[in-house]
Amino acid sequence: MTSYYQKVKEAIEYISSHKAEQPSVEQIAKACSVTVVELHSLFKNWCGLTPMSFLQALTLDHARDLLRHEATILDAAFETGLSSAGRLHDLFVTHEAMSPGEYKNGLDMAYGFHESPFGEALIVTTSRGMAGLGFVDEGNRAEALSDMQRRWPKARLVLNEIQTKSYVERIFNSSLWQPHNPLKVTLIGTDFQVRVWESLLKIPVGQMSSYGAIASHLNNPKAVRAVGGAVGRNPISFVVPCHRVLGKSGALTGYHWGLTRKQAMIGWEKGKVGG
DNA sequence: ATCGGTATCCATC
DNA sequence: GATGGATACCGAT
Repeated sequence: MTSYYQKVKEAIEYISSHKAEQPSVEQIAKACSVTVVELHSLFKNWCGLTPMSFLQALTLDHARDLLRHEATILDAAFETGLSSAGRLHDLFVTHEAMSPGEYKNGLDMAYGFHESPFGEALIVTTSRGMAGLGFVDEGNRAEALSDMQRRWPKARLVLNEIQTKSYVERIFNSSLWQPHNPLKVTLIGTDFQVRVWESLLKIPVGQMSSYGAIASHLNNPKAVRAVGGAVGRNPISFVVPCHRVLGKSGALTGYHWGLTRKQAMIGWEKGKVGG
């Protein structure tokens, strides 16, 4: 499940830059210099979908479909009693918030790099749980690391891949998503940011929400753009599923680690949820 | 379907 | 009190 991402990325990039021409599987395969059979098995192995149904997960139509009942999504999650310590996520995340004041003296954090279905991942943990998950692009680990350091300037980051390794498998292997032994996460941010990130944890896998719906959910329907800002500053990619937030039209709008990766996550999850 | 301009308004610094 | 968006909307192509 690891090194497939390079080819997947190529395919997604080809699809998005040629979407006007509705490319066929043959064309996509050719553009990625693989055979149709190879492309097929690549996608099957990576996310469980055929290239065609993966492609379908990336269309505006599909996004709009999922957004149709977005208003109920967050509230439904709330009603099922997921509001506090219980299941907040498909990954069974429990979280703890830490305000900027609480880490003013800095915090010891461990970091490590590990393969993931979306390229090489950077994991950052504290003794109280995982605090960050980012991605390496073009093999530039230093940049990925300083992106994290910039978020918590006073944190003392120490390489410790033994500590971070255990997280990776659990996070990206959906068959290990079990309620016992939940994944512990530390949300470090302002009060508003933490409330936004908590809302993100309520969006079920394979579902989508929009900036507006989250603002309304927080009883602050006009804070749409403020929500956008907070979503964009989410330090724990994938686990806090900011990739499930789209514009009201279904457009992707943005992603800190690149729109291609956002598309990859959406398609991958469609495979996991059985689309 | 896309593109560009603009109204709006909240959290941050 | 200034700033700046991972917005939303509208009108033109």
